[in-house]
Amino acid sequence: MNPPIKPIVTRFPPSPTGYLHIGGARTALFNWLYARKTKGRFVLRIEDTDAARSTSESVDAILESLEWLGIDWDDGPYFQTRRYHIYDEYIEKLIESGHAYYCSCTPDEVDAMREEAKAKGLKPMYNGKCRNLNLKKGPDTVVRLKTPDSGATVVEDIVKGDTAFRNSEIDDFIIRRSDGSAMYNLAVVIDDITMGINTIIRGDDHLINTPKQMLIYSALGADMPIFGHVPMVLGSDKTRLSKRHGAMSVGEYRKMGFLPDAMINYLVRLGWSHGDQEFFDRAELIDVFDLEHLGRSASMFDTDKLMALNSKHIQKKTPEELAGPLLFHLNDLGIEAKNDAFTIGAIQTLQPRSKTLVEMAEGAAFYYKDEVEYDKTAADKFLLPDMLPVLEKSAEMIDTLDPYTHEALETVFKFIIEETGHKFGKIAQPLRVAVTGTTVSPGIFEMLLVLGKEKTIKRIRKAVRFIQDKA
RNA sequence: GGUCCCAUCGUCUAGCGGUCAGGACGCUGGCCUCUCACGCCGGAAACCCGGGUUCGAUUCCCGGUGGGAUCACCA
Repeated sequence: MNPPIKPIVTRFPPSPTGYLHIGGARTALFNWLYARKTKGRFVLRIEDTDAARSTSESVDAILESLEWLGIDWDDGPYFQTRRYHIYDEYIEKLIESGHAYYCSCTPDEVDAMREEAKAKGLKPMYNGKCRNLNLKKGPDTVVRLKTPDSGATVVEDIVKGDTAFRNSEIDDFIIRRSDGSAMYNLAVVIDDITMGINTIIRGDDHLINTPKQMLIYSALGADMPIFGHVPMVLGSDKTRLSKRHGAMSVGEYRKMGFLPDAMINYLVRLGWSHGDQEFFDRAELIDVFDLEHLGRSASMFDTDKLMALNSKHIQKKTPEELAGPLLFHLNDLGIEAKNDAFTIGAIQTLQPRSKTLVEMAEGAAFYYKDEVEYDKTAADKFLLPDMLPVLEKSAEMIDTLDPYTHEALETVFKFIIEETGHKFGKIAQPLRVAVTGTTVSPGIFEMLLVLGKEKTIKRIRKAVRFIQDKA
């Protein structure tokens, strides 16, 4: 008889002390992907026990970023500050069972112990003074876990392998402060136990306190979860990612015009691999993600590669999928655009040449402007008197087109080329400047088509007047 | 400093004893071309060092070096 297979339950536990940053997003992603892949559950828990640094604005920002990334949770968000009574319950159990004890040493006394140990060349630790005093709860007592002083605790880490820590290195750490609130290690373990978390993937900055947490699991007789510690994401100077490395919150990347799918694709490849494959869409990722191919070494965040991936994702999307996000960025440029056929057409012409949505919005701006503004250098170079016949003739001929199609436009310019003797290469740039104001844009025909007959003629005629006025 | 982790092109990585060490980004030569891109073809570019183990090490073991993390009544 096969035992029932337990569903995988993972979690993401950010502390709301700032925005969701790249590293956090990546661990959230790993946990989420693994839960989705195994048809398990993904729990969101807010670790807000640090009253001084936690803010509700941060909570909102983190939730918003997760939603934007499309990382959804099945359970939560739970808030640790609302669970103190649960921690108390377990702390009492620990005291009753002799695994924890009250300690009346003051912070100053403990500092002195550390200094003393350091002076002797030992690791600064609490010396266990109150360990066997059997103290009762007092006004300023903390609760400490009675940790074994011999043997070793080994973390069977699925990414780092077995890692052993001597128990003599671990002192009787505090699990409840003198103000009665639970400490981090205790709260985390109790939460993970009570929420049924059985798979913990987190940054390897947590590897070192994992043995402490394991000691709590043991003292409680609870099942040990599976641990996997993924390496940190570093900045370009190979130090831990921080403000000075430029943008690090996922909100900023959204503003810079990145697609959530590209973000996810990039993040997952930073420390995980699937052979040589670089491009993944969401469904595919869920399908092929695994824990076996998580990397063991730290990696640097590379915006160029993110950019390249973003441009590929932009190309793979349908214009309809891009319209909503693009409108957001057009709006940032002060352009009022609608999700209509005109915008869809504009997107189609810009899709292959935009690395970000910001670029796309900037490139699309000319479509929406009432008046074309000429770039000085472009106008000086291309809006010249010898182009007057070409521009006048094209405006005149386009005016007669019905229907206004790609083929019709081609015919017009084929005629003008023959008539004037100019090569298309000679007239394309002046035309482009007339219509967009700049020398860079989508292909002439597709662009004129999207712009529409009326606007096209109007802009060409404006260029004609511009050249005449200049002369 | 103690403890722990890590080490393949500049960067992200594949590799799981025998490979011309593969891919991607970036860089670069060319093609395509109405601009910019896309796309296509080509190039330069890596196994940190020293010992072992082995017929044979990028791969396994040890040491060194380098980088990172962590040492709270923070999380």
